[in-house]
Amino acid sequence: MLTIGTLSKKTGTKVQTIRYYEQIGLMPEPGRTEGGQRRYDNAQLDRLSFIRHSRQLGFSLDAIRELLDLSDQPNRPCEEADAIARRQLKQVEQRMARLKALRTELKRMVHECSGGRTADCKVLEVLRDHSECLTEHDEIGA
Amino acid sequence: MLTIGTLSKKTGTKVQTIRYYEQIGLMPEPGRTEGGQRRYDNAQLDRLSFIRHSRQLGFSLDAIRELLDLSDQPNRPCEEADAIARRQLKQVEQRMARLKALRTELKRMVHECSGGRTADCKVLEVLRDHSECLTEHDEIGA
DNA sequence: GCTTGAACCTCTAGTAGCTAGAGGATGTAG
DNA sequence: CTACATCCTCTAGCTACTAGAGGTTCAAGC
Repeated sequence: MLTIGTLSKKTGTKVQTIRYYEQIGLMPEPGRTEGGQRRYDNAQLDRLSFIRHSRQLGFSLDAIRELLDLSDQPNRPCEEADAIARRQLKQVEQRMARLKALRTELKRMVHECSGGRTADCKVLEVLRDHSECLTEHDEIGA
Repeated sequence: MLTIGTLSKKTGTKVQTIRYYEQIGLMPEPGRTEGGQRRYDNAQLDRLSFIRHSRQLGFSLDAIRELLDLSDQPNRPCEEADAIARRQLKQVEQRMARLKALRTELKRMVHECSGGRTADCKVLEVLRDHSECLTEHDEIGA
């Protein structure tokens, strides 16, 4: 029987976060002591590890919910899990492409700045005038 | 004199977002008609363009606030603006590095999945067992 | 058995950067 | 002068947590 603090240390998840996962139904309600404190077993430790690892790979909580559901049904075809992972891979690749464009633009800005007054600052100038951009970077967000 | 809708179209910013920027003090309070509707001038259009362009380059609203302040003081040395841009560049590079590691791991997962039952699914297996990972990917978040 | 203090509990509110909707007022074209 | 697109304010919601207040429980040491 593990306390929430032990689970926290073993998985590198903050205590509050574990309770949050329970609240949104990602973690099951654990048993309680007479005094009302949560006690976990190894199945729940595994589940939390799964969640954490998936988060580290960038999966959304919704995606993780799907993956956990699939994981609970061993006889279903694994295409769905595969599709979720592919979707995630695609997202990561899109984000990388966008960041690459941003990096190009930022590098250019920084390199052109010669360190005078803000009035002549290339950085600010580029930000003021989008038409100076060489790359497209239309989307906002990570 | 531009309505908020016109400003919205010209900058590709949602009307609600413009009002939000005003609320948090990033955009100045504009003039109003007798009936209370906002009316903007070209200086405000420029400011909003600056904000939007900076957002597209991934700057946080706080960073943009600093950049706008600097932009308003033409005689200060531009080192600060330069530093903000460099900081942003660094962040972008860090995020790229992390995404690269994620991509590697996701690719491996997806390629190893041979399409059987979920019980044998490589995707789920990898998620279950962190020790199978070849790459480090300790941080959560974009 | 009793005390102490770390760890637990619930609840609320805050973070970034918006976005959506309710319910009502205004402005302008025909 | 009417219709209706656009505007107004206000509140609440999104993701994925995180922090803190104020109070209770557990386990170890004496």
